[in-house]
Amino acid sequence: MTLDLHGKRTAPTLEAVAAEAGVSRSTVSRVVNGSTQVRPDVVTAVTAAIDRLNYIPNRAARSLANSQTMAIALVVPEDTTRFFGDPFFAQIVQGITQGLEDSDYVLNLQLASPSSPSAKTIRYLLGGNVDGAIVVSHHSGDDFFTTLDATIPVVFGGRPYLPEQHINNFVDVDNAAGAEMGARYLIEKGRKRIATIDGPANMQAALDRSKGWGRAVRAAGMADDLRAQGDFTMASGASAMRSLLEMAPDLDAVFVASDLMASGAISVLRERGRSVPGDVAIVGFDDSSAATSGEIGITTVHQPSRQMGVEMASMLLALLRGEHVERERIMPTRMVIRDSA
Amino acid sequence: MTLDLHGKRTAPTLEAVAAEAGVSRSTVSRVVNGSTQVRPDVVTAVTAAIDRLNYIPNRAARSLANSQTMAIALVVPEDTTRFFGDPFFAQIVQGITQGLEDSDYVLNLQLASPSSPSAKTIRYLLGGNVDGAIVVSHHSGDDFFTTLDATIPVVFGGRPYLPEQHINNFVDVDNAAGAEMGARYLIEKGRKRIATIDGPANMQAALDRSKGWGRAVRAAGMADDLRAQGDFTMASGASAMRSLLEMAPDLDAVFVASDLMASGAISVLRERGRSVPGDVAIVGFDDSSAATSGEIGITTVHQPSRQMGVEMASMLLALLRGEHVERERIMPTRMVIRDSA
DNA sequence: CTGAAAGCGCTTACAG
DNA sequence: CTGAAAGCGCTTACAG
Repeated sequence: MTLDLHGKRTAPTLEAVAAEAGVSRSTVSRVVNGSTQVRPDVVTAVTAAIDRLNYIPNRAARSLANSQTMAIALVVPEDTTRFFGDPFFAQIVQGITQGLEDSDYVLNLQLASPSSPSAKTIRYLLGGNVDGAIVVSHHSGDDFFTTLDATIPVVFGGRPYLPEQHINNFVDVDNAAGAEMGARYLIEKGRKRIATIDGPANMQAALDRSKGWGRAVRAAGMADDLRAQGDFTMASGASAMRSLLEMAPDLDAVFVASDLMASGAISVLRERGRSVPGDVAIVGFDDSSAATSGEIGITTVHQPSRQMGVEMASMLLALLRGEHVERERIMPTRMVIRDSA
Repeated sequence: MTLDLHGKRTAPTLEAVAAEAGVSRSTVSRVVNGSTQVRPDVVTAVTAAIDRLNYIPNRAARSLANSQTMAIALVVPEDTTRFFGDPFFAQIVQGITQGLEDSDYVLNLQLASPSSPSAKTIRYLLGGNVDGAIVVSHHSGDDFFTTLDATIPVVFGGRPYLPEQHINNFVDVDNAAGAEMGARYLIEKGRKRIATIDGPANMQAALDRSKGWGRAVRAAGMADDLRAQGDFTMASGASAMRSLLEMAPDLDAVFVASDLMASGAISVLRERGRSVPGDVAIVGFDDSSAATSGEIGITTVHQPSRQMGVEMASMLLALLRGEHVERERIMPTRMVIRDSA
């Protein structure tokens, strides 16, 4: 850290390194960028100068010169409470971080409001601050992401709820098939009156899971009218369970579209003196830590959340390299049997 | 979005807006930056041109010209699991976000490893990508933050564990006093054998809370040797409780340095058939959602986490404005009585 | 109130 | 393998 005439901190520039090493700026730039076209002893000399001066390239200058920021935005259109409240996100973030680890990109998290991003966030994403974006938890009614997608490469975590005609990249599981498997598991266990707790209707994954449940119960000749609406929070799972109990006191099973909602549902059931799985069997979705942190382990449809994060990162990295990638990457689900069903 | 000769996307520049509006780049720059020195009708014309072209200033160019990035880093030296696992962080982030809302700054979250940030993170923070930083959950043995502090304004969430001589800004509560209050509450309830579960020894807050507990029990003429080490995770709270039970089967109260650890401790107690608070009373710290999400509400020492986030943001903003700010801002704690003690 | 011009710190053809 | 020079898209004294 050197001081300028006015005593303010001044970071060393390429120029300074060049002077220190006795070469041109071009040469310093080449060694900084790992060019192989530089004489080994010059590389050594420049590297030494860089170390001596503690030089770190100015990223703004670099970005301006080659229009690359080496930053990726993770956009999550959810408020802080839900983002932190659902362990599902933790796993996704962990995966993305891991997938970016060996790259030169840094991850910038942008929490946006669920309805649509703030003007600030929009300017940030469109103003050349990031080279690409990963959007997790997309809700319908937000066409900003269509614009974003037209501006920089973006990959979605979960099939986005967007007009059909628009093409975008995403990583997902087959939510309908997964849900169908979950519901069928309940059927095979001999349950006769199977309800479901849906996720928010403006999310594709929620819709698909609901559809899968419906398919399974209808195939078994049961009614598909026992549904209550949640929003993927624990509290919503609890209140959905309450209305379900009111609608159909005789229900003996519920397929719940997320583990977090399932844990809310279970606590209501116990409050009401219904045993789980004795009186009511519960199957969740996600296999997040919410499935194992309660009193009773939740039987659930596992999706490989961490791995999905890794895939999102690798897909975006490929896009950024200009490679051709498959538009969608669908990961497998499987049943994880615990105590609730 | 316009296309250049090669069909690549090309964002409109200041230059283009100037041409469209029939003025100079200087003038466009002035209206973009809200200068009052521009004739009203010119402002109107330029604004119209901006809208027509959908112009968004290139941030790299802007940063390079005035060496301001309008970005702030939130550095959390914790792995993803702990960051997402402890609701305390959610509140802090919420507060910081709120505190930054009306500013022009965006928040970039950087998860760093607890030991010391990766080379990538370091380059990011030092490479002129952010104007300032907020560091939450600082551990000792990491002198990088001293360097960082010398480079850009930083405020710490919680008094950092750094060499005395180094001056830094932070927002905190009086952890020792808070813990003392918590332990004293137990004493006043008539408890005779009071243990504690500490946080990690490389964090200042953990040390201070431990100290506060010690002060209270010694003042009551009790031994201050009943302590077990945790690391602020739920699992560590559980295992600390197990060793405590082994050390002193006759203990009748525990002051736990965080609610999350307290919930781990409580589950062990119940497993072992000890009633809470009947057999063993528990007082936690934080008053995070971990205190209310379990079977039994945790009596705890409340710290205003969200508000602390707000204060961190406002302190940093003041620093960024070049204003003089008090070095430390200490927030109040208070007892919140629930069921566990 | 407005414009011409220099400069921010890099990268990258182009020559040699 | 290396350097001189132009250019990336802004801001900001300086003149007028």
